[in-house]
Amino acid sequence: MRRQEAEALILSAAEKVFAEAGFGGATMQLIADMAGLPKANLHYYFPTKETLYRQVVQNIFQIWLQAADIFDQADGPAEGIGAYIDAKMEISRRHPEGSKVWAAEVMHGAPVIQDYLETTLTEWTNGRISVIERWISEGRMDPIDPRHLLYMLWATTQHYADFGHQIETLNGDTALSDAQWNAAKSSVKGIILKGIGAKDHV
Amino acid sequence: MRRQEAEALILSAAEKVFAEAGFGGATMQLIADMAGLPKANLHYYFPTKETLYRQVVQNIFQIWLQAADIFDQADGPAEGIGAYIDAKMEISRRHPEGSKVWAAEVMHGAPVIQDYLETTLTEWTNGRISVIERWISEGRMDPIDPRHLLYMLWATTQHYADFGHQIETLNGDTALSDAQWNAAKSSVKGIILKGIGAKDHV
DNA sequence: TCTGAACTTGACCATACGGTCAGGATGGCC
DNA sequence: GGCCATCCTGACCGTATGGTCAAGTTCAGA
Repeated sequence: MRRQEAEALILSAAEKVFAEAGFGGATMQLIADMAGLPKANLHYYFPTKETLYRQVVQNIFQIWLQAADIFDQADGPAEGIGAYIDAKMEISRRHPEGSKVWAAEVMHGAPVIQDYLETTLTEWTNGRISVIERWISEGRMDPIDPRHLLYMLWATTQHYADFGHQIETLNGDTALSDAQWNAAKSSVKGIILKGIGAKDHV
Repeated sequence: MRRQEAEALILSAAEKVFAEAGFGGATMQLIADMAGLPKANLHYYFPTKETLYRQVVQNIFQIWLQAADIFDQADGPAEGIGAYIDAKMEISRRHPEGSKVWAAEVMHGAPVIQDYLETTLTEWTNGRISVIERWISEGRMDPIDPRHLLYMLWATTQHYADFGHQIETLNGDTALSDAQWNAAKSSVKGIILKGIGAKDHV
């Protein structure tokens, strides 16, 4: 097996196990079993449990950042924020494990990715705040505090991944259907875009 | 020390440690140190780690349910949902540890409190859905899918506890001030209440 | 075919953890 | 004071875990 394949296999297994059990609850043996490899092999590619975990979290952060580019390419708040919500909802649907690992990491005080929060995330956030402030000054949306708007976007979209189990339970122990995911998306978009008074066509 | 005092002391310490380290990462020794008691004493009051954890989660759920009563006592959506947001934001501020433990528990598939999700939470949710549907039929708010509105309320308010560390980092490594908490509350309330077209005075 | 670097793995080790227990302290009550 | 139930705790134990290692296996390239 090539190095790349092996690492991808292990990372995928690790993401699942870390998401389900947390860093402390996850064991290298569990990850090894899920990847179908002997435990010692994991340590060949990733020297320590923490190395492996760090890599998992970094991968998630990358996906997360990519989706965020949509924000800038947009012409106005309805389009930009709408597309951003769609993108983040799609990530919540396709990569719920990653979202959970990220959430757990932050909840525990970000011991591993604190530097990312202080550099990349801070810069990205400030950039987006500028965009929102411009939209506001152009009268294309209400004068909302951009920070709290961003928090709301993160919270609502990631909730569908992080609290997916609760949502499924309340949905009669059934995963959301395509139609229900669409309903979720349009509910979130509808409420937020109306709530901030987004006007793309002034 | 009375039984009640000792248990309260241990539960408080346990809540903190479970929130910071997760169930798997928490150790009885850590909890004991934080409570200022020898480890063996913890096992006198709580036979196993899981017993202790279960008790912590149940306590959180109780607080959570109490705050939810506000919903019904209200006259209309703006008042009811507004008060509910205030109450949940206040819990996020005062009991961030509890919120984190709850979030982690749900993220890991609710191994300990699944029965609560299926009984109490389901009933509470259905009750609130009825209230919201009544408000809609009375024309006091837009025809929103009540479920997704509830998810949005939970997500946005709990985000300030669960992702408090991230928010503090983006706030220049400073805890939110009173003014900032008020800004957060009114931002959330403003966007959501406008977003659902809440009209208490038709 | 030979060589060596990359890869694989069963067996092993030190440690840390949840949990036990026996013996002792405490304090209310007669 | 004497008795008893409750409470407290240092020392201990079995186990599971992260990590190591030495002995292989594989395979590309000379």
